[in-house]
Amino acid sequence: MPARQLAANCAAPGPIACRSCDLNEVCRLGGLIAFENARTRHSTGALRTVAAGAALFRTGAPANSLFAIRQGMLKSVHVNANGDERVLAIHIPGDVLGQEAFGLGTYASDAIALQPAVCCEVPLPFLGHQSTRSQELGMALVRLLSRGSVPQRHPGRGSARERVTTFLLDLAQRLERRGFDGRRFTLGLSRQELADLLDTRLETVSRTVQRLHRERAICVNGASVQMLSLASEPDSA
Amino acid sequence: MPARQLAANCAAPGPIACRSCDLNEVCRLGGLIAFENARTRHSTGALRTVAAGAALFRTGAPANSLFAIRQGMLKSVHVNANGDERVLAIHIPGDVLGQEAFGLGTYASDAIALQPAVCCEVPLPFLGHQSTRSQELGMALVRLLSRGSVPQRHPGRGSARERVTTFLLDLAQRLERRGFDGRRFTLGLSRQELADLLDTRLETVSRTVQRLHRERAICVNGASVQMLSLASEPDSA
DNA sequence: CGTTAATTTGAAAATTTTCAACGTGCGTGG
DNA sequence: CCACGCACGTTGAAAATTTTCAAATTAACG
Repeated sequence: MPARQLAANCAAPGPIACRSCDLNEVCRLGGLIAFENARTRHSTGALRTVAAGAALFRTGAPANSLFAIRQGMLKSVHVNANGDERVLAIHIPGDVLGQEAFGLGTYASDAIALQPAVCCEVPLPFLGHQSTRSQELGMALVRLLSRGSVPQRHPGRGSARERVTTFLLDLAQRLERRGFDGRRFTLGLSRQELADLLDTRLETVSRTVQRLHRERAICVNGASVQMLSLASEPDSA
Repeated sequence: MPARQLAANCAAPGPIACRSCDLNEVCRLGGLIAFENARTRHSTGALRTVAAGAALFRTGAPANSLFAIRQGMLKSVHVNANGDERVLAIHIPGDVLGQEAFGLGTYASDAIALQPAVCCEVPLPFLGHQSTRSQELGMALVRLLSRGSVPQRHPGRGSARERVTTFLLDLAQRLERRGFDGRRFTLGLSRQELADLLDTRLETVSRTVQRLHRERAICVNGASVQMLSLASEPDSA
């Protein structure tokens, strides 16, 4: 088995625990999680498997479902008329995708699996129907969507070095919050995709990553990353 | 009267029509708009006046209300520990602010008026109460928040020139959608703020803007901008 | 193993940043 | 009323960073 695939499991060693998922509350109030324990992680919702490189959904497609990532990582991308893609964000287990569905009726970006991924699919009609019954579900939905509209700073800010460190620190932090190891993980992204996300060139990303490696701030081996002494640097350096 | 203030009126010549506001549906279903016509634009909701440079709300403050901009422009900013600010976005009449309120309970950024502004304030408890009565209001709220969670590309992408043109074209388009003149408007932002938003330096912004002026793509006079032949340039140039 | 894709590295070109100076408009106070 | 200071914008030139183009190296996969 190739080293990269193996390492990929560091980021998603198994299905995320439902309790760490952003959709948890909505699922529960909607009556979707019948049972889950440490031994048997079942979901009563529909599961959808996505092969690496395949799309969970595409821009403009009728949006009928909300998704939560159960396993694997996905990227949100815009593909412009010329065919080149712009990575908007990457998503880890526990993240919710397709939140724009309610307002737009169609998805607003492509969601592409970076590794073999498994997503929980919650049909919108189901949510609509359930929320007529449960006042609480409606409010949970509002809270979920509200959290999604927090004005964010884009990772593509500052010097190339700042962009890379900010990205890595952010990813590490997010993984930790989901119960994964934030100090040792695998980048599901190629240098090109990373460059795209950070709004720079793949050569620049490569150089910057290598430099951080030389400085022993991180330990990189292809896609696998180990955080050693990486600290955010707001202005200095 | 200084020229800049005068020109500022181009962007917000008067209160926006409620029908062009993102909050319109929610207001209506909540029973807030008793009457509005071309002659008398009244709102039954509470109005809040914000002086230029003053804050509508601050990061971390308890979030009790949702706001819609009625007149004037505001910026969302993050202020870091060092005290320097990062402009996240600018908002024009009809935009809704404070959507993160439901999920977080506190505001996630500072909202600062760029000009004297008037905002409609809708208390969250009111919305909560009303939505227990109206199924429709709850759904409208979900749709509003859903539209706010569309994955966006940041304006600070590509070359300095692309950033400036993208920003101007986007702003023009948004103004048009709200019923204002997108071909002639006033930048509520200083060069510094613009540089901050576009993730570059004020000198670079100044040079780029002047260059577009020389090329007759736009006609700039301080803060007032007239779009002449500005077109988006995805890759070339 | 050999072939192909991905990554790393080098060096010149281009862009952006930095540092500094200059100009303008506006309010203040002589 | 006018000089002055101040904030803001513009402009210039050197320094720094990033991009580009090219080649070399490494990893992936049949």
